[in-house]
Amino acid sequence: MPRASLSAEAVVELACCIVDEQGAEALTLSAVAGRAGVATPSLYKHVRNLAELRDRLSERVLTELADRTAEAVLGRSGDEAVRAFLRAWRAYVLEHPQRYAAIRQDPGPQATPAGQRLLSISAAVLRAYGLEGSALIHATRCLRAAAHGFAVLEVSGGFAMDEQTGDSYELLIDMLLKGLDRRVGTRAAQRGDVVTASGGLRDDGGCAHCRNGRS
Amino acid sequence: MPRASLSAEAVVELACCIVDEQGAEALTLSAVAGRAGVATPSLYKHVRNLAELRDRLSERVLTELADRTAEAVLGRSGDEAVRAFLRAWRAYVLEHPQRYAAIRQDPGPQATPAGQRLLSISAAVLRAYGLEGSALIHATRCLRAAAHGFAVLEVSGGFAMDEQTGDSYELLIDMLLKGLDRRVGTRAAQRGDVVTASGGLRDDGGCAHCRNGRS
DNA sequence: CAGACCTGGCTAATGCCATTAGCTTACGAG
DNA sequence: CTCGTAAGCTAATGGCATTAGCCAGGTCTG
Repeated sequence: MPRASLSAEAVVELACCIVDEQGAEALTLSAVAGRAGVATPSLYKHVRNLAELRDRLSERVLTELADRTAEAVLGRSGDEAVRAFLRAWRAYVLEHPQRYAAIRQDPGPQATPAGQRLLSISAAVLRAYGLEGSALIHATRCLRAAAHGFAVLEVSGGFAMDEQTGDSYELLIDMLLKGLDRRVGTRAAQRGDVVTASGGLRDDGGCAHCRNGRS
Repeated sequence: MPRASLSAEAVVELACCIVDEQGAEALTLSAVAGRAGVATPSLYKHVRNLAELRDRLSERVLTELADRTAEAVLGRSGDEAVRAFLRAWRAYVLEHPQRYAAIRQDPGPQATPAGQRLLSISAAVLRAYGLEGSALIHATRCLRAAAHGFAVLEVSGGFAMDEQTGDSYELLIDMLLKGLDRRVGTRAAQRGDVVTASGGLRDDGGCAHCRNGRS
């Protein structure tokens, strides 16, 4: 394999930088090529087209988010795990707002491996509450909707900058926690049921209740 | 004013149809012109450019959403108002998924009149809970984040189609309601404190605590 | 060590789209 | 009837994605 100065990974990396600096709108093959010091058509040797580049970038960002949240919930359970999960989500978004905004919604983010992993982490975090079947699915969706909705609004300037958005987020977290069944959660947490190191449910590596890979 | 076969409103209307049928990506001046039976440059007599067209379309969609939610909460208060507000939000989104997805996030949706109105409606809905100052702002943000986040995920296929998303949404609503201070809410609701006809707070027409027009 | 081969890069070309400039004409006011 | 203006048109420019086909440098084989 000759002259491997560029690769698919490198292209995605450059794309990521562009998005971070200039926003998702600015992600163009020309821009990537320029930054790579290469002619635009050369990129087609590494990615099929712009759409695929966007998808790969999405996947990368989702992976980073999954990593961050997984790390945050390690060794925690119950309310503390939920708090850590949601806080880590927001922290990542605040660190890389443009990157987060560049996540593709079209193919359903949950159809990808990273999306699945994020889903597993949510499910694992909710483990201590003794939720099963559709109850677990519903609760997972609530967590995701809240985290994602807040992230989108905060990143897109939907909130005023001068009011404490952190406090708003804490309130949102509290609301979600109040809505989860605390009695069961406490009991489970007390018997030492913590999140596993993989960040996922130990036995199936994914959400067993997802009929088509999403939830 | 001669030959007024087209107008800014008509252009936005056509844009709206295109978005509904083919998604936000397909919104192009060429497409609008084609549908209007007119040459592309002619559109510049009615809209400044594509960006402005998108902004106008956003505003229109936000207005529709505000109308729908305002109508839904009329005459209700407390938990019932919150439920109606959130259900109306989702109902609108499900009726016009592409349209909702086309809302521009860039200029901060809340910087516009329609965004302000939607904000006022949220605030009015929370009125019965006796929230004031930043507490009201925080609660408003939670409602918006939850509604928007769920909407985005549902519309973008983030949820599996075959599991009851409606039930998930009801759970989310219940969580939010549990998180709002029920004691105050009940008391206020009992003294007949309902949302005003305009859908907004009667005395200021907007969120009095918004320092720069957002919250 | 020499040549084949494959891979990653290049140039040229096409086509779509947004946007600008400047011309033309229908319509309504006077 | 005339004139001004608004609304439409054609032509032209430039950015971008994408495809086709050419070229060279490394690698591997004989």
